[in-house]
Amino acid sequence: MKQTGDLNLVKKINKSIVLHHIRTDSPISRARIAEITGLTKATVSSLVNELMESSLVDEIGVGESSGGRKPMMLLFNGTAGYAIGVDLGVHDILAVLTDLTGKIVREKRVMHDNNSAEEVIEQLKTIIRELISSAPESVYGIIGIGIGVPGICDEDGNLLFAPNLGWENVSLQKQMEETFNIPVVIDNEANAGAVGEKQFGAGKDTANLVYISIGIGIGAGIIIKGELYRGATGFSGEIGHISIQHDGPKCRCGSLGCWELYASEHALLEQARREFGGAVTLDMLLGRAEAGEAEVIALFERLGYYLGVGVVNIINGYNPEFIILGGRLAGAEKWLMKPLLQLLEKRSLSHLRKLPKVEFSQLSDRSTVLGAASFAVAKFFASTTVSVERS
Amino acid sequence: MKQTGDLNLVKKINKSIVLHHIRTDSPISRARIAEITGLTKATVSSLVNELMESSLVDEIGVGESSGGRKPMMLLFNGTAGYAIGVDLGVHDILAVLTDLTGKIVREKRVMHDNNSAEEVIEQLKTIIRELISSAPESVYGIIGIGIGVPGICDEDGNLLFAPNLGWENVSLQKQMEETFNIPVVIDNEANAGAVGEKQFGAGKDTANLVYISIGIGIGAGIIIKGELYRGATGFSGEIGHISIQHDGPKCRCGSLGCWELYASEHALLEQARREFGGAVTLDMLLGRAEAGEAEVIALFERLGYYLGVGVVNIINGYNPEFIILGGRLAGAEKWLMKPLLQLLEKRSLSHLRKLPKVEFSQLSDRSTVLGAASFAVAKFFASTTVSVERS
DNA sequence: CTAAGTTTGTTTAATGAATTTACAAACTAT
DNA sequence: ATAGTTTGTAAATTCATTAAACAAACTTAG
Repeated sequence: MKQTGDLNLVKKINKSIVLHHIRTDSPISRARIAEITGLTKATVSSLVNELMESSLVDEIGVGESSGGRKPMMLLFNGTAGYAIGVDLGVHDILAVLTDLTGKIVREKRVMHDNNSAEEVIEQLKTIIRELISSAPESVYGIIGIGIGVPGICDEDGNLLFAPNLGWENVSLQKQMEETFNIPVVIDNEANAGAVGEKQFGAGKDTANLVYISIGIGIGAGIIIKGELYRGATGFSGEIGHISIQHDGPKCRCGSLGCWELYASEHALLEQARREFGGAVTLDMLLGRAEAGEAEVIALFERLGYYLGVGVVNIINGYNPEFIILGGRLAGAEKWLMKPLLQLLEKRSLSHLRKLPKVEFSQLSDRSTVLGAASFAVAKFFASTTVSVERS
Repeated sequence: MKQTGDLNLVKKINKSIVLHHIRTDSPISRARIAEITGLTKATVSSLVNELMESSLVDEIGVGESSGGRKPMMLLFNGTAGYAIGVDLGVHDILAVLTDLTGKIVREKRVMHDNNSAEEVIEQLKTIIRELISSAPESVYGIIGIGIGVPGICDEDGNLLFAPNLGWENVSLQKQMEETFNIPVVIDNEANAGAVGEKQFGAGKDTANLVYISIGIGIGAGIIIKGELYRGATGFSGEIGHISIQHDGPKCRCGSLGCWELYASEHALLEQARREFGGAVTLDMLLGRAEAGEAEVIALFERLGYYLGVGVVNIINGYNPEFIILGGRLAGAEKWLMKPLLQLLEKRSLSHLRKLPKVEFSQLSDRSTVLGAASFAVAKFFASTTVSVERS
């Protein structure tokens, strides 16, 4: 049941620590690693040599002396393998090929009309096959696939429920692993987005952040002490169903007055339809707002207000340092930000704690793919240099 | 920064695992421990002997044979030391002396009128002194003090903000450690209550639970995968400030329509005052409800409804298996339970997941003291047999 | 330019916790 | 009584880290 301790475990821990420093602080010397980790120079030397044998680390040449022998600088070899990250959206699929550092080397997007799960999964497999065949030669090849999905997943990579896709109980991980024969990770798109922002976006220097994905529904990924926080079972995607009005309109989830009914793309379009009539799309509304139509701008500003209401709840419930807003609606930043910030300022106990930073994503629509790819990379490293569970 | 691996770490991990099994599955033999942990019999033998030398484990005599030599059964020695657990309430202090298994051996309660923090802390010290001097002789003596407080704490045991006490920035841990010269742990009373319920109450067999403390305010302690979940910084005590009506009345926290304004003891008393006039106390209302006064019962039922609204939010936000309601208002279970359950049934996506169990605490008002004492015990064991941080 | 001191990284021996193997003691079953 | 099982200990082995010593490479002061 529990992980017992032995010499093997010790080595895995230390190897993982050494690799971590080479990944994040490179270029770095053996001596410096020994200094910051507290391991002896001999131990670091031995572990680094093993990492070099497995092609994960390279010597890049000597560095500047600090008064003695020049250090040999080490670099993480990001091109020892490649990962695939996928954002499985409601209307499209965005997939990228990244190296082990998360750098995007190929990118593909296709639309899908979501006739059936089978068809979409076929499209998904096709796009992944194309990326795999376009990957550069490398020691480890394609080390894994990460997929962010708009719904709730379990720990075995089953997509339990994706209301906006209309899918239920799809064994996505299993299907993909059988097809490609490499490790596959499935997670909620907001969780993936949060990790993407933490690793590559605005959240790089923040240990506690919440990523809110405002799309057709609302989802949130929560990073606490640098790690993705998952509720008991696939928490995320549910935060949209925190009620902001206990006697409000009925939601399909059974509850009343859910946040999602006020602050999602779906809510926006519904409202626009009611007010203006006819067919409405987000792109249309963005265009009309851009053209200066006051009624449309007012619509976005109301959305900003409702976004703020939920954000205040999240601040009170999770106390993050940083809130990053992403997803399709992030494109409306221009009109959403002001009412949102106004509400935050008005409704928070400012003398007690400083207000968290609130920003829109810098990664445009790539938070999720990057996070998904980094799931795959993390799984790959976990299989070589394993981290310890608590005892 | 990070915990590196060495032989010492290995031993601590394994010793901690062995002790854990003796604590939870005793009486148990060395051979059985080896079997379930995967450690060799020799290793287990050696670790058990060390644990016996440190008086934490006893041999209790031979057990039943399973076809060979009879096993020597081991027992955790719960009386090797004693811990103190305190529930620092708004109007009273409840303190207990427990053994290392959490069994209460002494209990004391005093009222306080909260004139000043200094006075209350003096009372607190007096009651602890009395418990200490009444403790039985033991190998380790008093191993620590755990205190649950109605407010937000930081990691250094400072009570940052306790609105209902009117305290701010009290260095409680430091003061107590200087006075008693033993380790002291401070945490929110709802966190302590959650741990108490998990270890000794209704939550023993549940890995994911939320304990909601309904008192003058509302707090919640969240256990995920068997462990207390803390937000970025002292999350708990804040859950009462999740808004259930985005345009509701103003709360002292700055936000509008906070849950606490609808579902706390304070809210109940306010409402009763508005409806009946004059001075009102909870005990009075309980008495009148017990006597069958319809208007008072209706008041409690409304409170039950509002409790349910927040509980649905918690279910949507954390997806727990089990919700335990405790705190002072738990005494009104009789009238709260029905409207609460009705609301839950109506407002949850039942076809998708099974509704979590919802129960009132079985520990009456001892959840917090027991949890607080178990914090102290946990700290004691962490200092001898340490658990590993992730790498 | 030389000598002294510093820094880097490797080598060698020691440490110690777990494992492997062997074994004695205690017990059951036939 | 004999064979087989289970429990727990003992001795030898393994292996990753540490500690200490050292060689190589470099800087700096005079």
